[in-house]
Amino acid sequence: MKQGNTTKFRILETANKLFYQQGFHATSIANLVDETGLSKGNITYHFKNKQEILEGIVQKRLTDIDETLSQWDKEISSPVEKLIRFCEMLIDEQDNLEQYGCPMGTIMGEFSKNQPTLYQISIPMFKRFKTWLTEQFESLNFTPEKASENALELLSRTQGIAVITHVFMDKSFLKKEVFKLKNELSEKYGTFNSKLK
Amino acid sequence: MKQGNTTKFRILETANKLFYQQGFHATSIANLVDETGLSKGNITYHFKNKQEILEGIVQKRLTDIDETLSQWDKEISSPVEKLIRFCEMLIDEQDNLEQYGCPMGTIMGEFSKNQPTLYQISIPMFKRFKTWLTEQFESLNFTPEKASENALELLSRTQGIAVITHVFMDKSFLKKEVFKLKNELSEKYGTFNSKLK
DNA sequence: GTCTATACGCAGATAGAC
DNA sequence: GTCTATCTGCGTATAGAC
Repeated sequence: MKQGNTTKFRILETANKLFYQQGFHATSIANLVDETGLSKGNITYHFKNKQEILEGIVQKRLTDIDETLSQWDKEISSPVEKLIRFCEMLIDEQDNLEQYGCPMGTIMGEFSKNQPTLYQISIPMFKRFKTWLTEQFESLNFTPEKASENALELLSRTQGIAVITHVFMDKSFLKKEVFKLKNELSEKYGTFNSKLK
Repeated sequence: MKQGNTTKFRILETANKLFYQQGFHATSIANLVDETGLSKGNITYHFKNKQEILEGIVQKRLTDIDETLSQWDKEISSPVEKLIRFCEMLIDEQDNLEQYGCPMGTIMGEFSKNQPTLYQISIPMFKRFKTWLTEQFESLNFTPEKASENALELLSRTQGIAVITHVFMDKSFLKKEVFKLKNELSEKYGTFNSKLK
């Protein structure tokens, strides 16, 4: 499935980057032509329209997310530590978040209002995280309903941090908030090891 | 300054609504023509381009925000209660937030990436709230730095709630989170009256 | 598979009559 | 101030040659 160097894959990678950095609407096929060096015709040979490119990107992102999450599942046993690892993702991505916002949040914002189809395509990215976070809270003995609520709340917290960091272009805010959020998690749900980090 | 029924004002109101509900890029001049019943030429007579319309809208929103905030200043004396009133704005707007997201957050998301000029125009809306919230925390005897940090954190929380509510189209999440947020504020900073609400 | 060339529609902006 | 008509550029999508 992973065709590292095929033309199709190159287009997908480039589009993924540009859609994130410039937005979906603001990125034209011409931009993809410039960035890939391919011809316009070649691109439409591989994807019949822009929506198909987006679908390919979402597929790619979904497998990336799945890989990341199962990697964390492998490396980390404690649910609390997993939640904390999730928060640390913001730190890992702080430069991108500051400049371009959350890759999921910003693309959803573009589609949710006026592109129901594209919106539907993008929803699963959010759901992946929601589901995984819910699992962690269930491991902490919350009821399914409460676990799901906590998962959404944590997602909400990180989305808020991403928005403010991006709007005010202020990375230091992100660092402070993630630090506080991690402490809050470890205080609330145990594991004081991570409090000292 | 407030020309209630002039053509210019009508255009502004319509554009404000459509930009919010559909997004700036997705709204065409033709849409404004349909919605206002005016001619294309008439619209461009009052605003020479789309950007000018946006500038007008932001001005309108800024005065609206100012009015709301000074209204709250008049009605409410306790800083904590003011913070709580701010959170309750989410409840007041729950239907819109669910359907269209935060009016500031979503429009900023559209501009921050690829429209530096429009981004600059929109920033003051966020700043208004940040400044006002900071004032409240200063009244609670926080240092200016800490007050500003708390203000951003509260803004961040509400933005996160708005994003998740919109993405998952889930108003009940908003209600739960605002309830918790209000309690958190009153517990942290006093005023247990509001805890009972 | 990859390219060039072209068609088509739409949005934004302009000109000019009333 | 308001309208109709037109121009121009751009973005997507298509057709066809190599």
